[in-house]
Amino acid sequence: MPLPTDRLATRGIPDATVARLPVYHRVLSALQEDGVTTVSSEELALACGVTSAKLRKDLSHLGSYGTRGVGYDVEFLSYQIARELGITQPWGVVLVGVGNLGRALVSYRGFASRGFRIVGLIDAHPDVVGAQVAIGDENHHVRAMADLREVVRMGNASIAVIATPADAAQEVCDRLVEAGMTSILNFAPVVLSVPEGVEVRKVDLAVELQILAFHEQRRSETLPEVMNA
Amino acid sequence: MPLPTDRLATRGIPDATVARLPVYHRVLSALQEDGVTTVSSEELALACGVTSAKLRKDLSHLGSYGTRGVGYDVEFLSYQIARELGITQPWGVVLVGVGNLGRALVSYRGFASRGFRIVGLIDAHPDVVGAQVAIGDENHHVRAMADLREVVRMGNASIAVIATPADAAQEVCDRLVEAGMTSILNFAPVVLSVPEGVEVRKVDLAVELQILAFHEQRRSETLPEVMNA
DNA sequence: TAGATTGTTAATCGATTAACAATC
DNA sequence: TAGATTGTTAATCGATTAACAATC
Repeated sequence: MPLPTDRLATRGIPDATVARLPVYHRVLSALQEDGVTTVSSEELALACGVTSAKLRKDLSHLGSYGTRGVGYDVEFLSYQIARELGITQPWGVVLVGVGNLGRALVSYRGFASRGFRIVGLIDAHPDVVGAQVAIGDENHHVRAMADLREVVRMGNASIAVIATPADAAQEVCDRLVEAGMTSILNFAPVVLSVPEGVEVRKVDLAVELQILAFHEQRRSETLPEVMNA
Repeated sequence: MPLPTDRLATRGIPDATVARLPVYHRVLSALQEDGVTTVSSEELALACGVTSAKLRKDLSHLGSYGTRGVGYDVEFLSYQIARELGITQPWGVVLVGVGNLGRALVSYRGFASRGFRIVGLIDAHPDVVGAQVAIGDENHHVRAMADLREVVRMGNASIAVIATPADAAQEVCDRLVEAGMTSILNFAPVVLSVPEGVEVRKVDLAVELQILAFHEQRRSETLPEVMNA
């Protein structure tokens, strides 16, 4: 039997494409707010910082949502991407670690506007447990690790964010997995080990700076050489 | 003339490798603190969350720093990676936008330990300008946008971090470029446009959550189907 | 010498790109 | 119909992987 080439097999959207869909979605939302109704791949690509060929290729994995000779309907395409990403319904998020970073994340308005709702705050430190924290216009109070299961259940959370110090992260991660979490975003600078079926994504603030520093170093090494030549 | 295959041409390290070097470096630092002196590619790869083949391939771009039959000297390899990344000397960083996220970044200890020193804080808001903020054991005060050039010069900064709201980011970015910055880390959810020769990297907290949500959606769609079959 | 582990090779895989036929 | 722009094709490029000869 040859490889399946039917439409359903196409559901496997390349990782590189998935990583760009949120960017397209945000730019489309912004265009929609500005009252723009139609956009060409050329215009949209420019605003998203990609080439139009890449954009069209990416969108082709979702379906044929454009009109030749015209472009894309902003509202329609925005909805189709949101549907593909699964953010037409808000996702409940539990945040573990209510320190500086945790509080910054709580007050970050970009979450709510992109389909996420923080439904619980957890911290291991007795001084922090019980503290009132404003999430949007609601007041939440910080719960203890022991309350994790209940917080997850009550808030119907399916995504967790770890914003603890590095040395606590693996322990917290284990508890989250026990409590049934299968999607974890990790801000602690450690590689977490999780069982099959659980996905961890890592955001490392220092790594990004290090990559910048590397390229900066290369620029300052090679540019003067060119000038000497 | 054929393509150059000498050692100097090898200086072009693949982007994918560069992005992993900081991870290797951090894990090596941790091993060093634990008193581990030698490590095999198999062990190191496990701790870094990659395969040993990928690790060895990555390291091969830097040079031959291992010993066949033995492994890698932790301290030596750590130093070689640090040198390659350009973090044997600390880099001066200017932070623009001292709101919730900005303050969280200031108090993030991972920067100092990975070769970065915040040498200046800038904010556009008059209420914030002049405020005292502790960076490590020094007290800095927040300066106005107008002082940018001076802050950059005094601190010898070559990397800037934008932690402002989205609508201010492009304006701030333009000012940074004017002031001579060529490396910018952007936390604002907008695509910044910069002239040739300036590099912007973007960290988007919501994008990572959206990718998690997408995969989570796929898991909850496909797993039940398997169970029904 | 025998066992272990690197550094490199070559095959495979996935992502990007440019060009253009299809079609509004 | 003529002009514009999509969706797709095929070529190219870069990254990953597995296997193993080199060598400690």
